[in-house]
Amino acid sequence: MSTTYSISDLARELDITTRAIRFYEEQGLLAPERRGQERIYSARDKVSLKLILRGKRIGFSLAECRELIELYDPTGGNQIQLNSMLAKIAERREQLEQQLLDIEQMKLELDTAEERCTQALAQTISQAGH
Amino acid sequence: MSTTYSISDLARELDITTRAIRFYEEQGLLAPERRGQERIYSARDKVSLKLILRGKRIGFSLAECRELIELYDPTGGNQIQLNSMLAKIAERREQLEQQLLDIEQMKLELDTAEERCTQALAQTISQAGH
DNA sequence: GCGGCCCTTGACGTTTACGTCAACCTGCAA
DNA sequence: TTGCAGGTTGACGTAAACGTCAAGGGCCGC
Repeated sequence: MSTTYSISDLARELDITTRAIRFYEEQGLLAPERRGQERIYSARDKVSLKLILRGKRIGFSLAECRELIELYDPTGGNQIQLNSMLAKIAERREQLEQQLLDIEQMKLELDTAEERCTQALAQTISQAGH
Repeated sequence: MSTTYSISDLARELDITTRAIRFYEEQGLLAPERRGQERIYSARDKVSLKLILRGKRIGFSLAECRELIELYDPTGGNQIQLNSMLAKIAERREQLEQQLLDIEQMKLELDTAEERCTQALAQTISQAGH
């Protein structure tokens, strides 16, 4: 037997609402087991959820996150599907590279912004001294 | 005299719609000059627009982008405001660091996904060979 | 002076990603 | 047995970020 989770277990642990979790399932990002009506989440579901949250942090849409999750198991893939999966992977990689560039640029701008702020602050303080 | 742009100039060059540009202004991210009714964009406006697009690529909201743009000139800042600006800068920096971690993790997952795909593909092809 | 092109301001529609009830079942402790 | 904590579906509301008309003004070449 393996570890399972209730929906509120995951909600607490990952700091999201149960509504969000159900919504992700509605959108096809999750497919937990059921015990009667009740949802039973596996460790793999939890991994998927973490992937979703990670994706969201870097601006991925839920549709993109779903693709990523689907890439997670290439079972039942015919040749065409597998090739399209590889293409999607390459696409995502390019996107990530672009994001790295964007983040580096943002950091530089934060540097100059900080510099100006500290200078303006020094000015303010020296004037207050007079 | 300096270089200026019409709204459609910028729309073409940055590959966005004029509607989007007007919306950003409506949200306080831009404040172009006017010649009568007509909007006249400066080089600085263009920089702001690029910053917006960069921000969006890494998942920033327009509100966050606006903050970044506001950080761009600390003029008219009293001491309290300047300190709050420095705090915001630090906050954004943390966010960027987290995103870097997330991107690295994503890359790793793409690696394993690709590996599985190519293996599944090899399987498919070898079976087709028989 | 008229059609075409670019600009403007509304105003309403749409998609995404949930929030927020309502109404109901269900096991279990008091 | 009752009442509560935690689960369910369903329906409607909402914020963000624009898209999509509609209606009109300004200039320009023919």
